[in-house]
Amino acid sequence: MATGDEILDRALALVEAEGAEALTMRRLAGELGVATTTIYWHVGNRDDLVTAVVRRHGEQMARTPVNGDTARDRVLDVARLIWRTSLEHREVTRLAAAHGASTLQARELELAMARELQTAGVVGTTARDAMRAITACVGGFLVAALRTDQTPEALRRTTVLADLSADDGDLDPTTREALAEPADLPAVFESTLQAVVESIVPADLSANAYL
Amino acid sequence: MATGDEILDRALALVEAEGAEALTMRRLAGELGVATTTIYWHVGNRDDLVTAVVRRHGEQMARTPVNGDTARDRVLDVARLIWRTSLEHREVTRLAAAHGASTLQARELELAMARELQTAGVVGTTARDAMRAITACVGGFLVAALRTDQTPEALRRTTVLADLSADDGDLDPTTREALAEPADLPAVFESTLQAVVESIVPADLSANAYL
DNA sequence: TCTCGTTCTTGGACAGCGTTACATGATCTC
DNA sequence: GAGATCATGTAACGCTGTCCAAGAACGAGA
Repeated sequence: MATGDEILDRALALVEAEGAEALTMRRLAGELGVATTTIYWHVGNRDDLVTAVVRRHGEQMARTPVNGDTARDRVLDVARLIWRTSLEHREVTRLAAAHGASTLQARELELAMARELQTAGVVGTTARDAMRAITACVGGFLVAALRTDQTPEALRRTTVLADLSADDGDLDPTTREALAEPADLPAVFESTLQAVVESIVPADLSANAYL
Repeated sequence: MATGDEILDRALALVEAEGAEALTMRRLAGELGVATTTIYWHVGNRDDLVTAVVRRHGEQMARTPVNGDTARDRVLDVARLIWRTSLEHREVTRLAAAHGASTLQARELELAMARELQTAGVVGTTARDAMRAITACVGGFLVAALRTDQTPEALRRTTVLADLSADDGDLDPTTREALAEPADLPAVFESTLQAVVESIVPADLSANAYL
């Protein structure tokens, strides 16, 4: 009756619809009209369940084609793809993050990045380190972005820093004011990403005035 | 008998000694030789408890002085400080991350960064965006670093990617091999951080050959 | 057709979690 | 000494993941 695939599909739908916290064994079982133990039989542990859900989602995520003319642009595009799709499916992303399985979510996409790095001439341990750097940054910005929409007002970065900087006479008033307002995170992400990728895959030097 | 401060101290010690998961209301109460409700009376919610613990730890964290000759070096040093102390107290960091309170943990240090950025001539919204960029990167690398030492073997990035890339004929064999081995994360962090800070606070141009 | 063995499902329990209503004791103030 | 405030304890509620033992479905062999 309830195959493993059906369970995973339902679990994924549940997470997307009602958030990562809604994925409990009992809730999912109720959704399927089945006893909780059935899930254990088909999928296993809750850890196993989450892992499988994230992996399945990751496979679906990697369907989008990569754009860009130069290899460098294509590396950038893969990073943007991870960023964008992770935000579009933020509940799954949150689930993966809480489970320490973000790598699994972006599995195929990270591999796509390795391929693009290769055509850009970056291979071996350099490619691995480049991938780590880029994905770490993307992950960091994702954490920041996802944190914002569920942190209570009092713990927000803006209020936390506003409170603190108010007492600080050394700080420029315009800076103090700016710290109390949220940043345009996508824009900051874009420029930071550019800087990081630039340091790994320099832009075509022929377009550069120095030479 | 049990003041709020004592409770927080004990909670912090518990987290550092036995991990973020050990911080349960009952466990902490037992540690203090007191009923769980006492904690509620003094500190409040579990959310309140965690928040207070992280904040307290953040204050202790900010005691370290900042080094560096140029303003740019000092910005770099604050970032390294966040990185290093967060890793030294990784259980608290993990607790803060799970609670979405990482900002709170690095509260004072982020403010220190804002001051250093100011002496480097970066103020206002530019300073805010710079801070966001740097802290997002530091946070991303921290997540990556902390993930490694508690993710089960099967979910590690190395194995996950090794499995996947094995089937990929397009990929250079040296790259495939490199992906199966862990990166030197501190080194990758350092070079990425340099690139990000460089894009915000350029190195002193007088030391540059172009001019 | 009856039966055996495997596959699948179930109900009910256990221990742990955060949280709360309520009762009790201690301490201080008038 | 009476009353109010502070501090702590008892016992429960509802939720979580997990597991055990028992039963139901089903396919194949006698």
